[in-house]
Amino acid sequence: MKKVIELPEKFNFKAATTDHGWYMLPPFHSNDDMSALNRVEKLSTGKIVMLHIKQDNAKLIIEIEDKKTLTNKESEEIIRKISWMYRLDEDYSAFYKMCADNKDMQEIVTENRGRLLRSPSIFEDIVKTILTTNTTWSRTISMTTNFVTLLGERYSDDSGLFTFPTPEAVLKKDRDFLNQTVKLGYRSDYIYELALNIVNGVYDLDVLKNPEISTEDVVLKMKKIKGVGPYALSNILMLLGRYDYLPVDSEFKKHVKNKYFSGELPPNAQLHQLYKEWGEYKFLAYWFDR
DNA sequence: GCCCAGGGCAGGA
DNA sequence: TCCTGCCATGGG
Repeated sequence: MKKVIELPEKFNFKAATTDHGWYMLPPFHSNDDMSALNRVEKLSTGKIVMLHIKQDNAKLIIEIEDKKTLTNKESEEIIRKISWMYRLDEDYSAFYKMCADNKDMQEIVTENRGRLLRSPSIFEDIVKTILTTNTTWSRTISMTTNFVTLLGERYSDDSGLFTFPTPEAVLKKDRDFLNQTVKLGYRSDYIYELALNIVNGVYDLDVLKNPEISTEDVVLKMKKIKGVGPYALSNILMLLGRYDYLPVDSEFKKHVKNKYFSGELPPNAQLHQLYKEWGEYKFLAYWFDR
């Protein structure tokens, strides 16, 4: 089955897919030439589908592998999720205007960059963000792969591909399993508690997709999640389309130390003042400055 | 064995 | 608000 989504005027599939590292984390997977992004996805009806996403001029083409036909509701859910993943509703014109005035940011405008791939659900994006903290990227990949393989649902009997686990699936195992078998280390408690609070209705995360909610409200909610500190907060806000907080982590410090401070790192307060001329777009300014 | 990795938490000034 | 010790895993 095939579905088509009309794209905004400015859209660069390869950049939108690969400008952020999420495409390397399962259940995302891709061909070597990056012509398509693939993903196993569980729909709210319980049906599990394989999605192949690619661009054809002004359209996004979705090939859906499925044993049975999809209902209209299921098709709509797929379109809604993919539109969210590629931020098709986001307006980059103000950011592009600022880039046009900056000689180092010209190619952001000419190449239609700025979109950073995100997951269909906030739960998945928060889990993945927590799995990037205090570790290396290669460990993030292996922790995510373990998490998806050991707790997700298999696409088909002969497939090595899985869905991203639901919070309910996390709660079916204990913290020891997350710690020692999935090898999440001390992050296992954070992720278990996150899943628990979602299932118990303490956190209702997907309402935060609503751009009408103020960033301050989102910040207050995110700070309540154990395992989410300043760096993770900034990354989650970015994933929600809010770019005013900088991700001040070791990588950020390494970058600005070399580029702006000739090897001598200033105090923390000063680091948070960087890129402030970019206003609501500080995160993107830093991201594409690297 | 030791050190560190795209941090965060609790405790204490 | 800022600083310190500690957290648990695997790779160099």
